[in-house]
Amino acid sequence: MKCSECPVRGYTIYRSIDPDEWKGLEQARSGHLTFKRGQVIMEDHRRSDSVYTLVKGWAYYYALLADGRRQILHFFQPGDFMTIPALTEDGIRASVRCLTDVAACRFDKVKFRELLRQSQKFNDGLFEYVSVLRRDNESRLIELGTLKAEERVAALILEFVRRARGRGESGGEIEFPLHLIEIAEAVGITEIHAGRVIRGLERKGAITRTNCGTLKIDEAQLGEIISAARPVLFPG
Amino acid sequence: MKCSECPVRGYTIYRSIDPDEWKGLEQARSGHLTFKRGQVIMEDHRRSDSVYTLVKGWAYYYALLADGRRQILHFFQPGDFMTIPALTEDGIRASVRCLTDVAACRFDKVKFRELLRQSQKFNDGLFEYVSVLRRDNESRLIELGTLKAEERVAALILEFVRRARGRGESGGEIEFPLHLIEIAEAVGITEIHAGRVIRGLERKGAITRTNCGTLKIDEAQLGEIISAARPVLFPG
DNA sequence: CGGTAGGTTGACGTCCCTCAAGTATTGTGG
DNA sequence: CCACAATACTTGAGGGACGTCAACCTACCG
Repeated sequence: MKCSECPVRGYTIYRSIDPDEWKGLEQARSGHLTFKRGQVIMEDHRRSDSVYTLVKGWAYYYALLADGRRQILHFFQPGDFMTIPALTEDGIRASVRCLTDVAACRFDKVKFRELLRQSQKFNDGLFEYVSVLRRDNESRLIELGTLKAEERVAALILEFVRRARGRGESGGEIEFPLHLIEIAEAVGITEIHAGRVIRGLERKGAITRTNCGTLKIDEAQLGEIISAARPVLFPG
Repeated sequence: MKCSECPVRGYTIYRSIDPDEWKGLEQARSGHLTFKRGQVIMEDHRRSDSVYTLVKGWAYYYALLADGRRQILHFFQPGDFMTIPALTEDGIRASVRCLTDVAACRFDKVKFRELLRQSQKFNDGLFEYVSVLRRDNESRLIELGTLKAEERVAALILEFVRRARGRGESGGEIEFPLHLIEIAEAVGITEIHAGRVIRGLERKGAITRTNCGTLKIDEAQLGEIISAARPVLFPG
């Protein structure tokens, strides 16, 4: 398939490149791959020879500690660029793993960088994406530093609502393929406590789980829960 | 004073610009200011018309919550660029405050951006600095998500040791102007608990406080404390 | 039908917070 | 130089949030 006809091209970091630049992108492309849920796409994103765009499904970016615990740093959704230090090589050792079955586009890292260097619009797209990640990181840092478990989980869910809205979806009912363990590893609690928190939110009526990975959201109630952090996390 | 003769020029994001570009930088400069300890340099870095380089002293970048609590996101040291979203305008509402008496260089944001757009090396310097901040953010996210209070404090101190080494200092004894409240707000605990943790480290002999804002470090012992997180936070 | 992965619940322990009272240490005006 | 206040730090007691361990339940898949 042509990159210029890709269903997620409008959400990628290369969405606004010039029409004649699509060809170079297709030449840098080294495969259209699928992965199963739970599969690891990259073991150490700094050492990968490839860079990836997520086409379908969800994935997450996480760090592994010596004692086996993990910290999830970011969730990827279709259109997201999954190889963050594609330019700089620096950063921590972190891996990318599939939350659902995934389709992804793989590019050669060297050729991809070459394109970046040649295209101003491409470069701007990457810079904007890195800025979004930085903003997201800072918000998560504030959440982990100041909020309690229930508030952090509420903030995590509301972040997904925001992103669903950004893709033109409703927000009242969102796709939510996370299991308890991924919620736990994202907000820094144990799986069991994550279960208690989710169940607590459910009993309050703030969320409703359906059996197929979707979540009905009472946005007002979730907003109430994180009201202490609201002015900073969702600036006007 | 000329920017090209500034004592901290070697640590700034514009350290590798071409000799003829220093003049433009000086034209963008709108003042060499001093601030007292505790003073706020910027209330909302997104809305500031100026950008700042820290010349002398320490400062920190923090977010304020609705209930009055604060989360410190980053500590600035001489040479650091203190206005992170100088290009993008996005991000959360965060402020910059002086940890010690401070000397800083102020530039006009619009002119500064103009320089950025014109100079490839300047742009590279900013990109590298943003990457370092992203890396730092990710490390802190992992720390807050997975480590206990004592481990987080140890990691914070070791980060300062690392940065002191980067500036060519010894590392065995570092400048450390943080009070308990800033330690607390950086690692997400209360001031009182921060006091207990620091005192605990002192009793173990891992650190020794002197009365004038310096700290003697037993690096091996601090390293032992955060050994669970070592492989990921300090990649080989 | 049994196996496995994911989720739920309870009891109990640890880590950290809260409140309150106290002790240095620093700063300030006389 | 001292008196006094303000700031920073210390310590203890009690409670709440979250972790740990173990048992159990449920849904799914071969």
